[in-house]
Amino acid sequence: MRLNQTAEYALRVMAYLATQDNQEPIKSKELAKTTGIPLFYLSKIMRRLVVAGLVQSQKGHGGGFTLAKPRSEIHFIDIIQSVSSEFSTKRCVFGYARCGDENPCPLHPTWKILRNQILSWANKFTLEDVAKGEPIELPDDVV
Amino acid sequence: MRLNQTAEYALRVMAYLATQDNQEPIKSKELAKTTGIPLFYLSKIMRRLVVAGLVQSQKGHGGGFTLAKPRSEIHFIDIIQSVSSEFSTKRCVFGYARCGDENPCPLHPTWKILRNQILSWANKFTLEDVAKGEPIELPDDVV
DNA sequence: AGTATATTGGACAAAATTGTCCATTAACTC
DNA sequence: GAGTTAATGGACAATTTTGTCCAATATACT
Repeated sequence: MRLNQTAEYALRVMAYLATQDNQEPIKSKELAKTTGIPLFYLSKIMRRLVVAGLVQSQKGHGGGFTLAKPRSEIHFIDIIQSVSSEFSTKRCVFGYARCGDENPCPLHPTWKILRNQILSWANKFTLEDVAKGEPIELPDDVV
Repeated sequence: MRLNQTAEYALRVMAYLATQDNQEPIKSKELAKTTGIPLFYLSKIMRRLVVAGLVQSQKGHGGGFTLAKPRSEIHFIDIIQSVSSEFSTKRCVFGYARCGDENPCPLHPTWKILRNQILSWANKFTLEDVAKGEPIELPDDVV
């Protein structure tokens, strides 16, 4: 169970895409500007999202990125997992090679609860659940 | 909301301490061996736990570490926060400078749910809740 | 006092994550 | 076809996290 900056970035940019309902693709430059994610780092993230099939990319003039599926079909878990393999890792927190209900480590019962909560959260919500409307306030770190 | 290796290590070693009910302090060497955490990295973590007042250390012959309080008074949140400041960071995932119920970012409602779930989990459980008994299986990465 | 033990602290090293730069490729416009 | 635009890919740099080494300090035992 790991949660890092990149996963948060991915959620952020996808949430932004979900709030834009124009049909034209959105350029990474605009994405970077409005989300505050470093441009070229964002590009890498976008690529991963494209490869994962969550986003479509279009090169050249008028190109950019669009969601590859309806919002309701893009779950948070898809987004996070496409950029962060360690997110839903099964490795036991305690270090057991085979930790499970039959062979529980001391942390198993409590950790399982956390894991389940996080995973079911990520499985439950989709881009449909992000609030619509224009951003009210710009990020701090955007100049 | 960040969850990293060090936080997991801290939980792991504290859980181990909680399962040992002898009165003698436990040496970091033993802790490292049984938890599979690299010895000197573990030392740093232990120091943080000592500074946070969760663990008592004893130098010299017969020294080692013991819990500084009853198990029931050591919450997971204390453990994690003493080694990982970013765990319960309030920074908005979306990047808003002031994100809140009145000025919500698109991710606010869903993210708030995750945050609350994780934090209430961490606030709820204590070392009392870790399973007692001897470890059944040694970690894989321990030689 | 002297010796062994174990934490502590500082410096350092390796690895992973995060961020940047630039050339290449693909697509569109005229 | 020439020029422009925007994603892609690769190399690289900075930063953070994770891991290691060793000397210093404190404690206990004889």
